[in-house]
Amino acid sequence: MGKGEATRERILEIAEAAVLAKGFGATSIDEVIAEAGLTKSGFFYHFKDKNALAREMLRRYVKTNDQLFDDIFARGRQLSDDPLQAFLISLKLLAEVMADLPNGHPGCLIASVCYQERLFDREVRELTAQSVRDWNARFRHILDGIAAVHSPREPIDLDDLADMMSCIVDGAIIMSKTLNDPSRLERQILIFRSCVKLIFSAPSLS
Amino acid sequence: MGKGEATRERILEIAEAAVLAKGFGATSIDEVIAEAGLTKSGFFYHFKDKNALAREMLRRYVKTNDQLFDDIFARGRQLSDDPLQAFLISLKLLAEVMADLPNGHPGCLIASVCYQERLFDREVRELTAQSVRDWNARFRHILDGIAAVHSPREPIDLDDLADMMSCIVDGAIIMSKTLNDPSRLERQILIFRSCVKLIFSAPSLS
DNA sequence: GTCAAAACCGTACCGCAAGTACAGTTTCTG
DNA sequence: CAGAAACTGTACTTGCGGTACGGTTTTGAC
Repeated sequence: MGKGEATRERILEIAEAAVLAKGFGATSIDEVIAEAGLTKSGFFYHFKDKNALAREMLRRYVKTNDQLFDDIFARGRQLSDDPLQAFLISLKLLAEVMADLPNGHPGCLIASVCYQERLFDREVRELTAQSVRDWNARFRHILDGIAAVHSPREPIDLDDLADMMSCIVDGAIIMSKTLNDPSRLERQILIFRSCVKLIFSAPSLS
Repeated sequence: MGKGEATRERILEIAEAAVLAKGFGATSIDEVIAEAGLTKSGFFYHFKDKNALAREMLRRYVKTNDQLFDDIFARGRQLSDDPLQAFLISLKLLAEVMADLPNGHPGCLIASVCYQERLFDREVRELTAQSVRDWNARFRHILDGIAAVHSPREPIDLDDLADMMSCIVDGAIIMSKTLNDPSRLERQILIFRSCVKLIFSAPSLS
């Protein structure tokens, strides 16, 4: 990693924390560069404007998250051959990871962008939309695998159930931040897990 | 309603739409007063600063929403004596109301504040937290009524299930805005409804 | 070691938005 | 008609995003 790349990473990390804490509009370039220890000229050498910063922040955020999900759902599949059990295990793991965050989840950048849309150009908004679609497709794929083995009670739309995952997480992050209670996120993931369990467990068993 | 009060209302309505569309920080007083047809002096006559505007916007928003929920859940109880059926009916009604919004849900002010917290003073943040607590208590109360008649399958924490309602709605609003697909909100409410139905319906029946 | 490119620094500047100050004017209401 | 409420107008301060541009240091390839 060259020196320039390292500086870019440092800027992105500082900016992400600031943006999640107080929003994109309220995050000044001045304070970011002060913390990063460089000048305004240095900043604009790396990012042509604030929108470029937002784009790179998003790319970084989505990539990190995708990796986390790859890991967690791969681990679930390792631990059980049954797709339902594997998913339930992964959700438990996810809940644990979220519970272990020292200061609670810092916030979802996609949600942050969502409530500041006019500040961003079309490319940034398309990036957020695509990442949400990717997430939904990921969960949908997992649910397909489950539904092939366990037929769901109640006629449930698997697309909607896949969407529900992201909705719960985003909503729970907001609640945990608003109430200053990090445990809400973990608990919401676990109750979603209970719902999945209920939906796909045969009524005759248990 | 005096003339001053009418002006305040007009400012609040314009500001709310702008804030939900592009965030609090990106909403300039200049554009609000331009749309409202008054001068800067006029604005500061009504609100001492932007924080005062935020406070009143929130109060207005929470009040409107509380009224909507009062109506919908009262209607549910009118239509069925069974608390579970009443709740399921109300959720259906809520989904319909959300589906009927012409341009989709404009956004949740509480979520908006959540992602811009440093911009607001403690009073504003406490207002959002209290309104979330009130909502959760409302749903918890409804669930208590249901659980008294129908014992839940699976050991489910009713506090968490009550929280889930707000989480789903907030999360679904974000998804519908990000994907520019208003129907997601309606569908998420309905799938939450299915989950509630599953949780409280006796395993022997159906 | 050389030399060019990469990675910055310094300074000066523009335009916009929040907010202050305060005097003056219109509009409503008793 | 008087006084309060609801504004208008002007001028100013501060902070931020962004531009322009010339100068300086650091780095890595040869």
